[in-house]
Amino acid sequence: MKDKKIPEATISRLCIYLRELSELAKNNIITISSSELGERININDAQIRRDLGYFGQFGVTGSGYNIIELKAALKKILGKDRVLNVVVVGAGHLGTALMSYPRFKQPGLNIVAAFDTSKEKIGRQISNIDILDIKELTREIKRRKVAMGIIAVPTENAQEVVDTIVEAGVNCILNFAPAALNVPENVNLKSVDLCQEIETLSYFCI
Amino acid sequence: MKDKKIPEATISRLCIYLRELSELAKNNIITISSSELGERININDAQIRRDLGYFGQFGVTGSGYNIIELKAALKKILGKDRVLNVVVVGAGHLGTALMSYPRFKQPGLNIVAAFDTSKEKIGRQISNIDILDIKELTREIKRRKVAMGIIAVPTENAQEVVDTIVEAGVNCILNFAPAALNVPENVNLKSVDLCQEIETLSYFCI
DNA sequence: TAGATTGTTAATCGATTAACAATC
DNA sequence: TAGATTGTTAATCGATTAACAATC
Repeated sequence: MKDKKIPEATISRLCIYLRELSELAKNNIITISSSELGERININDAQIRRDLGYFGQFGVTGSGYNIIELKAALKKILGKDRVLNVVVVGAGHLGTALMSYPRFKQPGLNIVAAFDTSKEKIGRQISNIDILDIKELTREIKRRKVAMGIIAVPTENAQEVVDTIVEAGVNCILNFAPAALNVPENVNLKSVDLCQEIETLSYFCI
Repeated sequence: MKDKKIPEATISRLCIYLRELSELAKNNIITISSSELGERININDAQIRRDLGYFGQFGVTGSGYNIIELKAALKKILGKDRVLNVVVVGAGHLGTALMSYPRFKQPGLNIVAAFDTSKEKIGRQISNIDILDIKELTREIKRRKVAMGIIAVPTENAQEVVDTIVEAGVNCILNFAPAALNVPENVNLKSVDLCQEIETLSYFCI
């Protein structure tokens, strides 16, 4: 983590602010106040000011934030001015779903390749992304200086894949396999378990 | 929400406790203490006792929890003794991925059907689940008394689908479309935005 | 100037964890 | 009985929100 003081929730909200500002920029509005912005996205205005406050001062007392400027500042903060090389491991349904989302293909995220074991898939493309043999994984990560790995393989193979990509130098992993994975201290692992989301929600159904 | 006092995080952890207890039940251990259980799943022992405390007293002072009994109690709490009828709307890659997870097909979740607009998909099955014409959605929800809807359609159709299933009587929705959806007060909507997870994580990559 | 809105401090809220009396 | 562990109260921590002086 870049800075222990900044909550992950703040970063997640910065993404939302940026998206809304991009919408606003399309119209001809110049400035927006934290309360107006907050109303649009259902977030408390003090929350917005506090989130921005972690990174500096971007507003003008009395008139609010310049939309273009704040948008640029947020892009910088979120690292969207740099390009991050990413691999997707597993070209099954979930991997394919991710690669097919238009928003997945944004400047800033460079999807180097997807990897799979299936002979039928290797050599093909999904949404213009090459599917390579998983045997090439380590080599490609090193060659392309990959910084993030997205794990979309079956549960039973997830730990093995994580070990491989960590060994190859990736220290940022988003895992969709419903497995508790072990990684070294310095590796930033986030797991999203879709089935668990369903189980949790089902409690709240009546 | 059943009870405003109980955090969603607690319910999510109860699922984890249940899964671990099921593992433990396979061996021949009779009881387990909150600290032993916590060590296995990396959760503070006081947290476990507090979470259980929301629902009653399940342990024996001095010796811990009876694994079989606690497992049964958690199943009851999480509603796994009842059957919840569920529809999956959208039989694209994400919908297919969900339906293909073995854990998705658990007793307690009855997947009534999947729905799609594509002529090629309608009439087929995915992982033994029938794909029906989305025109049948309202009728099937009413006929089968569906309690939960899982939205895995493209962003642009998500609001329309939500309106339809809410109108048909569903008040518990898990949405995977990256869209901010509007639902009535009484509807329990949880959105999971896979791309946003990636964006947020990418901040923490160096 | 008067009105509006920031940036930040203080207050609140909620969730996690420590501590411990009760007790098996 | 002595040791262990619960259930729960009190303490801590962190995040959200209110309030307001500073100031454009």
